[in-house]
Amino acid sequence: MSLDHILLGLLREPATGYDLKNVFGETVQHFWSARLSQIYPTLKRLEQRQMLDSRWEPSPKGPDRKVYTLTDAGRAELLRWLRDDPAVGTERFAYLAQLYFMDTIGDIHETRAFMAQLRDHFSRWLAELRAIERDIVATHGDPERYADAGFHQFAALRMGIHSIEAKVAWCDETLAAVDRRQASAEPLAEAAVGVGPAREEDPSS
Amino acid sequence: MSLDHILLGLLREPATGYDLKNVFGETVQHFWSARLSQIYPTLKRLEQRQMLDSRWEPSPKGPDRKVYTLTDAGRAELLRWLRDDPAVGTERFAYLAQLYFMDTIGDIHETRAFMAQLRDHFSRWLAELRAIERDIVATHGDPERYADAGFHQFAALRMGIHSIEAKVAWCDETLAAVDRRQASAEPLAEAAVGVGPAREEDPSS
DNA sequence: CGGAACATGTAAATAGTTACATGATTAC
DNA sequence: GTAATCATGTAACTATTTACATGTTCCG
Repeated sequence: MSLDHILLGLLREPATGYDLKNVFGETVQHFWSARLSQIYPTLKRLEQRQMLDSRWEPSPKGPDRKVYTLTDAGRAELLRWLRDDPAVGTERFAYLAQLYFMDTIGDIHETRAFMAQLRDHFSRWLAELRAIERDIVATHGDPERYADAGFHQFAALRMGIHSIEAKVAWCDETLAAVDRRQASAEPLAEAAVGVGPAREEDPSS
Repeated sequence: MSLDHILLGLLREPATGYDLKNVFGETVQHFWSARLSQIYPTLKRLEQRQMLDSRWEPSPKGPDRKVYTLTDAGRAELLRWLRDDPAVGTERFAYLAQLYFMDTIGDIHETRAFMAQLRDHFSRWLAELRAIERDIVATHGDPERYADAGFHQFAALRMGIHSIEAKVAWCDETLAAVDRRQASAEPLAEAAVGVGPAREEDPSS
């Protein structure tokens, strides 16, 4: 049911399905995602339930646009959802499940590569969020003085930054543990080759 | 598709649907959840696809148990999934969506209550994960020396701890910002009543 | 004999993804 | 003309939740 409420929230300003898709590609993307093929039927259903009204408008570029507007019933439903208890406990981390069972592969090098890929992903994501934060502060100044909407949106962004920083730190901790594990498991191999660098790590690349 | 793979991973040891449900109530619960009514049909489907075998066994207590075992095809599918790229980018935070739109309510006190409830939730959850960590270390000793399965499972647990610590810190940061916001918005009200405590906070309860 | 824990499931509704299908306008 | 962006949608499949439905064994 959550996409319903996110669309109601986004429709404080009238918009089309296509507009909303673009919002998902910007601000909202760090806590929710949705495809156009889910957005269109959801808007239609919300209109059938009288949460939304729609009208067709000519587009400055491209075909006609179907513009949706929040009704009083829609606004009431949005407020009801906002006053619900925080919707926690539904988080799912498929990559953690992969890591959890990864000993089945029986090769710690694959675990290392997996964690390095995860770290890379989180670290890019963190850079994106920090760039968004910088832009907001550069444009709107001290967050302490934002209007209500800005204050709440900034707080949501900060959660992303805190949370992903923690994940990068966790990747580093785990990579270090993997490396110590490899170091203590492979000294025989290295002793056998002599004083040269270990083959697996290829320090030149 | 992910519950399929999590069940395959869990079925390194033969088990029944009911057994697996109990595992979800323990170790796996901090990165995935599943109901019995989803587990039973999923096991049946995996058996139809020859990923699992099953046999009926008498139970020491209660009705007969349907025990599932991983087949070679199941093991192969598990390994294929484990070697996939990390499954990232599917995270969804419904409570962040609520916060993001919460200015619509137009009362910062409700935001404060919401954040306090979130903090309480995360802080309990963190205490649980830390208790699990303590138990593991008390029972099995230095994590650096765990066998492969223990090492991977411990790493997954550490991510939960890092991640929820960050969320508690974020709640505190946000609560502090809300309080500063209230303090600067309400000095008039307090001045008007005199030197008594503010009515909204009710310090006695 | 009643309730808790053990044990298995189905049905209906809701939610989400992937693939398919169409067409307009603009910039190159 | 052709590719990109704008714009709307459907169909089929996959995933998940909620509610329903049944029966056993043990403990007090």
